[in-house]
Amino acid sequence: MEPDILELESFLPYRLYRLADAVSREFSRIYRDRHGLTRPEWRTLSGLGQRGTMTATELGEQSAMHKTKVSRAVAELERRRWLTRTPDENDRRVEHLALTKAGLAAYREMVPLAIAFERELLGRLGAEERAAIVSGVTALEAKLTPEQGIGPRRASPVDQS
Amino acid sequence: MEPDILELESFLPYRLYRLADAVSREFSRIYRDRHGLTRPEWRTLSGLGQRGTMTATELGEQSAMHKTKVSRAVAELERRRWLTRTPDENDRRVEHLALTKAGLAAYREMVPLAIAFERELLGRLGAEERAAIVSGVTALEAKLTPEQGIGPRRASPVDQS
DNA sequence: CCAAACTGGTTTCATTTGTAACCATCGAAA
DNA sequence: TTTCGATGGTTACAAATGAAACCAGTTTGG
Repeated sequence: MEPDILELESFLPYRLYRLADAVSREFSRIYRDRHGLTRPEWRTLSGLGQRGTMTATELGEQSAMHKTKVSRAVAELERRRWLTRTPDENDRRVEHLALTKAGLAAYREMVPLAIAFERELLGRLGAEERAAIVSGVTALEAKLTPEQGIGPRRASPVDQS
Repeated sequence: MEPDILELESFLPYRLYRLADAVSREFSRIYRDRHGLTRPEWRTLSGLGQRGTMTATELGEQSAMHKTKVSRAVAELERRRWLTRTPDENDRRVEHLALTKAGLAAYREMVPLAIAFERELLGRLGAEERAAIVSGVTALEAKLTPEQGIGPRRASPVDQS
């Protein structure tokens, strides 16, 4: 009953990874070609654009990045003068990050491109397929506990690419 | 109508990537803890175990790896004496790769673990959710052209089940 | 009040990765 | 044949990544 070979092409972890990698690679052109951003930098920009102000830790939680990635991405965006740090009043370890005008401009420029990308991607599918991928991903996300790398988490850092 | 912010948590490329990364990271424990394999090494082992004999190029196509990754993975597995290279009779650029007894043993040991992992993962879902993720992934795979990093270059559409 | 444990964030170092250049061989065309 | 462009595969080098050590500031328990 147990097969003694594994069909890689049908193996969900592999398929999922390959799919995500292909999609992400394709999408990355939008921020890489345009501004030479890395994925962590894009996520940082996107997170701050979305929420306005966040600390590095919050950024890491929201966008599933390891703190070192956040740190480096923030440093780079600061170097570009796309964001500024404001020390917290009460806790001097914490810095509140926010986009500058230039950062916000870049963000605003990219949002429609990102949305168009997603729309185009989903547009290749039929309505049922679209529903399937979305609900399937949602279901699986829900089953992955924080310890397994997804979902909000308080203690103990997660690592993601 | 066009929102001027992007909700990262709902953005499919991000969700897909995060999900795949979490799953893959979890799964990687199986081959990493057990034998200290990297992902490219695991894929190489898996590909050869599945098909018996392949060239480096074929390996790269089957398991969606860049040729440098294949090259390095093959070199490492050869160093472990888990695979051997046999020069092609007609084309001296080509080498046919195959697992040794030791390589095959490691492969055979890991296949049930991989299958159990997948089963457990899908087992967390209900039947409908399971169907949704599988058919959703299948649908999206089918829409990604080879140039975008997925899909058979020659024929034989991506597998289901 | 003070030491220990903890937390936000950065840095160091080794490993992994991607890009491009490279070597050898092959195949087609002149 | 000779030449030239493709192809299989490896290597060199730079950039990205992860783990762990680290620094500074904060909290907690005695």
